[in-house]
Amino acid sequence: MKMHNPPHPGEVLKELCIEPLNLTVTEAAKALGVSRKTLSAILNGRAGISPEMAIRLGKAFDTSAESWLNQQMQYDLWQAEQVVGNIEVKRLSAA
Amino acid sequence: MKMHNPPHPGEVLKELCIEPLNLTVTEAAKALGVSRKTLSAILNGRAGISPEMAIRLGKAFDTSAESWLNQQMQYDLWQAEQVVGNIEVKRLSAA
DNA sequence: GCAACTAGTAACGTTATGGGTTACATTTAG
DNA sequence: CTAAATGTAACCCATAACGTTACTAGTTGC
Repeated sequence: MKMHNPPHPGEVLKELCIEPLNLTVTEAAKALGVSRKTLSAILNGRAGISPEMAIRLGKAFDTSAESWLNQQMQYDLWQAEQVVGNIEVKRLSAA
Repeated sequence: MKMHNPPHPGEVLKELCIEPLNLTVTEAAKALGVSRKTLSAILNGRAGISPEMAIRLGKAFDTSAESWLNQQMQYDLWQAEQVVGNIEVKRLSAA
């Protein structure tokens, strides 16, 4: 049922990109062209990765923007399901 | 280089779900548990598909919420690239 | 003609979120 | 001690999803 809590993309960013390269948050933020606050918020799970941010990450770390947005999507979806997973919706498929 | 303009998920919703079942916007909105305005905005490309909406669509049409969010992601990413695709970002990958 | 249904949308409000700057407290390196 | 780095609070701005109400148009049936 794929019920595992997806990690926040910020964690992944930190562990797979920032730390391995020994980058400081300040440096990375400058390189990415965003404020230190913005990057910090992402790294600490207090903000999501926007499409624009995904593009920046893709360019900076030579990865695909999609991969970042995909992680964010998985995370957002899981969060939404925790909150609103029980809503009642009428089945329209088998009309 | 995959440079095609992704369709707005609302178009797909309309063509693949609403129209084939001969559903009115009013009916579908009621079944989904959202306002007519909200559905209308999505169908006409003036609003995106939120995680919550993706869950509703998944339940109503017996599809995966991921597929809807994925389409939205592709669309958002393409839009963002059109606007902010030329930003300069320092390469941090080959540190 | 007229009533009923449908659809788009403008106007208004609420809540959430990304992003920016400034400033403060804390920790760590020299 | 001093300087750098980090987290974060306070404040501002813009965008966006969602809701209700209400107006404007089409369409359909009587």
